[in-house]
Amino acid sequence: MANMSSSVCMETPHAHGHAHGHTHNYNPTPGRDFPLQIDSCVNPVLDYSTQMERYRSFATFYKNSTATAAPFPQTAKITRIATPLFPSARLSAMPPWPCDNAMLWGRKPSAVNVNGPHTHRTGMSRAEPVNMHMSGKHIPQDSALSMGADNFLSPLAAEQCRGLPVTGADCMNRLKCSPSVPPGEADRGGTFGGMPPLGGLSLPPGVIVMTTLHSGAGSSGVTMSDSAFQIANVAADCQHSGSSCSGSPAGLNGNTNGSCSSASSNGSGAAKRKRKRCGVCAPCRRLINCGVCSSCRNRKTGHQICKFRKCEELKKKPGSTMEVGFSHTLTHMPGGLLKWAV
DNA sequence: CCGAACGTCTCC
DNA sequence: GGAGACGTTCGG
Repeated sequence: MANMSSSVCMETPHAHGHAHGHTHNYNPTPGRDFPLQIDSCVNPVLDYSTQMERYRSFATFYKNSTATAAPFPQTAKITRIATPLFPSARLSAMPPWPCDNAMLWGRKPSAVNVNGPHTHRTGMSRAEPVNMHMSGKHIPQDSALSMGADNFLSPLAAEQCRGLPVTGADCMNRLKCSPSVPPGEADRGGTFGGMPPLGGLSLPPGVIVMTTLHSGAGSSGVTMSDSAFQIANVAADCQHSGSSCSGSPAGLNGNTNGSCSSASSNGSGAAKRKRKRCGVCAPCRRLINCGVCSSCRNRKTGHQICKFRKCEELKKKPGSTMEVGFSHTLTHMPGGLLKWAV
């Protein structure tokens, strides 16, 4: 299943629930059980509220479960907590764009190494729009329901985008509205302005269309999706930084910190430096803490991020990440496409 | 200064 | 290997 369909939400939550045997509490809402989840994207607030409600039901379930005589197995907890949150992402909790994106974007954009210290960009980093009006310090993660609609990366179509006032989050939408944005401006915004809309489907920022050179061997489609995000960010980074990393996936290491320095993970003295969240993996995009994992429960003493928000890259040992096996080449193609040559 | 979170160590 | 604790780093 190594295709990119997950990026455009071609699957209904309804079908998902039936096709895979496991049950969750997804109740298709009239008007939402649409062949394309684009429908739910048009009404992100409704979606978000629904999912938050479900999330809380899981928390309640957990409490009740632990209160009873039979302990709730950790694996079962994880399955129950993580899976229903992303009904469309049965693999590795990777939410398809853009449907679940609303509640998944990370907390502190500045702590994400997507763009690192490069501040000369006139636009904003991929995660920034979500938190534009959300200090994070003052909005408890578990009260994310208080987020306004502008905290969603509303995947409006180009026509819907046009004419809207451009607030923090809307800025990213505007970037996706290539017809009204000069290519140069879009590029400065941190995404691929030259990227044409895909048959009316607006792609999430950072998602690129890759040509078929990647066989998918050794990587699932989900991984490909994640890679796409990372590739895009690296490319954007190099684009605005003018550095010489030329989209080299070595920069995909969680250590990049927006730079293409080679001293990040070589086991020398610099290896002691803290790595940063990649900002693009599913856990990084998750917005809320689960509240029930050990990290959440031991927030005060543990000093650890929620397990479901722990960056996939940071879980790996430094140096064991993607610099190995990434001898590929990113090639800019006409029309803003990128070719992922192996 | 403070909160968040990564790294590392210890314990089980 | 996971949990927990704590030192440390980082950003606001």
